[in-house]
Amino acid sequence: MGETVRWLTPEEQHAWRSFVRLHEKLWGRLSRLIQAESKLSAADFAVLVNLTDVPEGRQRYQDLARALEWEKSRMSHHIARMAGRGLVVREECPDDGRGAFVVITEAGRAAIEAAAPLHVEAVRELFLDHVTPAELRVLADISERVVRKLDESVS
Amino acid sequence: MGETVRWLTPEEQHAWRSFVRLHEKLWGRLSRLIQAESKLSAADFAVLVNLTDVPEGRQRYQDLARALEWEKSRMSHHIARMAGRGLVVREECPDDGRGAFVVITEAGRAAIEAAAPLHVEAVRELFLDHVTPAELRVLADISERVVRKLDESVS
DNA sequence: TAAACATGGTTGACATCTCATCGAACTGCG
DNA sequence: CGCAGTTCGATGAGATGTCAACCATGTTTA
Repeated sequence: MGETVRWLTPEEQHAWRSFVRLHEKLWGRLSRLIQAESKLSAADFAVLVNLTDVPEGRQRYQDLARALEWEKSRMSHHIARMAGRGLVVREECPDDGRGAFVVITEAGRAAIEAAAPLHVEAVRELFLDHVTPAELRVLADISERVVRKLDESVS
Repeated sequence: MGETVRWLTPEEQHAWRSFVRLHEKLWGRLSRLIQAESKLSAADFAVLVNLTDVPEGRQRYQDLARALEWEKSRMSHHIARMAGRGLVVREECPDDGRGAFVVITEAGRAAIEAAAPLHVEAVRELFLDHVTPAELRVLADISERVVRKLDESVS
């Protein structure tokens, strides 16, 4: 109690508000587009993208959860559903009896490859087309730095 | 069919990926923090912020939905729940027999005022502290421009 | 080695969101 | 007026996400 709050300056206030609105609108629009035009939800898409980035398309639940900033239970439920649709399989981990891998299947790769062009087009139309290369560099810098900080303070 | 896709350049690819990861991590973290420390979910918070921005804390469902990029049914469900907790009330619209207003209550204002310092502190620690004023200006510019474009293309 | 603790993932109950559909009220046009 | 089309919000069913246990395995410590 009695803590003094470091309130936001008008500039900070303004920037943060704008950024939040960008977030709300851009992600709302984008995930509805993806969902409507492919048979993947935004969540499916995020999982599959992560798996294609990783050797053999195989990753531990834990690591995937950390990368996406998901609860482990959400991961568990979601992977079970995706496995049911044949997009991924669950695989036991020989080194650690508790652990398990998520592995992307051929169908999973096919699904994301089918969705990709659409997704790219949407990203362009909704976002990239309205941003200059210089701005994009600034944005990338900010993003990397903040993500690094967030990862450090795993708390 | 046969459409050629404008794929992303490596720079675009990189920037977009970083931005997406920022989104995933920052919002994941932030909404868990808000939820944990106040009795408001991120969704509640967004609604209340919008209502405090608007004259008399009163806004049409439709307008609120548009501002947050929510489905109208989500709005309906969510407002019903918030009304149940006394944060807002539903009010008939005299001009349009179908329509209705959402109005923030005293309890709603109290709730968001209680949550605000905490939220501000989190926003600082997780984001603002790692971004320079110049970068912040660029970010605000980008955000405003893209939001404007998104609003124009209501499709 | 055995007891305590930590970790990785699962489960079930419940909250929340989406989708399709509805009914009531407005709008436009013959 | 009278009908067709549209808009606003509500509703219910099913998909998805969260929270709080839980179990099985690993790890530490005495």
